Amino acid sequence: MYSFIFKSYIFNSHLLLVSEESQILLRILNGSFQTLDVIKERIFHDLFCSKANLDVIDMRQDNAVQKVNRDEQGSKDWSSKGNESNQEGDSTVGFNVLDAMLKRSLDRLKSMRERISSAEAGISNCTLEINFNKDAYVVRAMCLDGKLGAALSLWWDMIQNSIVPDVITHNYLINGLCKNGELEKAEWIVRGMLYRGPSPTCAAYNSLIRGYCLMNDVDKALNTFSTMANHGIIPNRVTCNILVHALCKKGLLEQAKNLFYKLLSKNHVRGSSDLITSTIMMDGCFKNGDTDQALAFWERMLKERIQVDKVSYNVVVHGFCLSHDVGTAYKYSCEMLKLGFIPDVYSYNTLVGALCRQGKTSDACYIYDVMTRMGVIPDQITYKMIIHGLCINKEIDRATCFLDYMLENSIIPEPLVWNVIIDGYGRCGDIQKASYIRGKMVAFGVLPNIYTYNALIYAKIKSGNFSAAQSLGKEMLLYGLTPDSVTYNLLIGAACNLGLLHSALQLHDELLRKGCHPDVITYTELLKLFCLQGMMREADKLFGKLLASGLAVDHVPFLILMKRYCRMREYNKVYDLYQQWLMTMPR
DNA sequence: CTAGGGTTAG
Repeated sequence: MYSFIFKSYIFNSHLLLVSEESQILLRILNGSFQTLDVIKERIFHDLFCSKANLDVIDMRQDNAVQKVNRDEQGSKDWSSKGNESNQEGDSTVGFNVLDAMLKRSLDRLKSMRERISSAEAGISNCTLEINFNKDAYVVRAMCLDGKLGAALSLWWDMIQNSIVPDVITHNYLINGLCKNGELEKAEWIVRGMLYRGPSPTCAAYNSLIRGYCLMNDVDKALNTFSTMANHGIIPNRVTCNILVHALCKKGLLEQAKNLFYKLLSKNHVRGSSDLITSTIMMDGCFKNGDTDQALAFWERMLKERIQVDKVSYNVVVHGFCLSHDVGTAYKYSCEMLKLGFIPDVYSYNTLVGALCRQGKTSDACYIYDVMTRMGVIPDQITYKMIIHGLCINKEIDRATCFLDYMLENSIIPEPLVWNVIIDGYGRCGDIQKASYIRGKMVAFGVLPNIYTYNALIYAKIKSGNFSAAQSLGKEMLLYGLTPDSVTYNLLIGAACNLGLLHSALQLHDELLRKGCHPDVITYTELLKLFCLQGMMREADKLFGKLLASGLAVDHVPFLILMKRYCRMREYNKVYDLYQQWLMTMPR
């Protein structure tokens, strides 16, 4: 019998009780248990030594009492085991007294259960249930693994079998769904919890709030925030951190600050949580361009003797990089180092990124060397920034070296990285190397995308091979890629420059048929062509279409037409165009 | 045990 009692005692935090009456009863039972503290520990120990006790215990309906009777057998072993090392007599007396107490309680429980059952007939046959089941752990693991469909169906199976998982398992599910953007399902689970239990906790609501923030729906997040209050759940620091972060990201610094101070006034405990909120605020200020405000938060942290950490230093370093003050950023990096914080991949990437953006690729490569020597492993982001920076600086061969480092370290770059190098070689007119990289990309299992093809088409055109460019345009269709306006603009532009009127018009026609939208570049290229060919009627017509299209028109089409009409000495036309051009300018 | 802060961006 005691084995049953103590199993339920240990798991009583997982007990699901729908009715108030049964909760009262549980409290009575718990009261009895408290007198058993002496032997509790030993039985607790036994419980954890015996795997068999981890099975589901079914306490439903009449089973409850039967179960107790069945377990009575086993309890003898338990108590005798216990007696080996403890005062023999005391325990036995204790058991006898408690036997009586508990039996009385259980009889009352039985009658209460019957009344509850008849009252809730059909609604709930899982009123009293121990929510301990190894399936719950499978649900958790599936959630962490991102297998939410499977997790949901297993959870549903459990519910159907009247086994209600504990609140933490529910939180795993809710959190997984929220991270996946499946907010409706998460909300549905929370509603179910409100109805059948276990009651949702702060963590569940925090997951929902974060989920809405990730969907960029701060209003919904704030709604959930008040729903939570309506259910009597007090938000904690995590709640506030999520909301402060979201408000900062939206640029609502004032609202974020208000929430920040509200949080501080409510809670006087200083510690790591305050550090996180302050770091979020500081980061928000830096990103919204308010360096002074950010530094004010930094100073406040130092004044309040909040122990700053690596992350807050990284935020400051990044903040100065954002305000184009790499010198000061570097100073803070050194300060951080002096204080004994070991820079991590974030610290180095921040500096590498800032240096690349300034075109200081040699310095960026130097930082790369330092980080590898310090044993910090460069990641995708490090390589991406360096390769991009080098390609912008036309140091394509050096960029290719970094691509090789990546491959040597079994990091397969995303298409963007390959595309940047292919584009770099193409722009330098090195079609061989561009094609070689594309071949390597395919060999590593990375599929070329529309950017790859546009870069290759550009390369072909640049090297004067229009027909090769055209066949690339056909080839991409085989891979299921649809040419976009950039592709057509490249090809139309090339055709125009070669004076291939027919090809250009054909391509333009194809563009329209494919449902692509011609942009200013398309119009400008064709306009140039018509002017070169002296087809002024078509040129005027096209120009009218461009102005009517609602596209933002720059000066180039005006200049092309005006130049042409100048040469034709049609100065009235030139003047008209000039007036029209003035009209398009912002006053 | 579950929830919260920092690096990139054709």
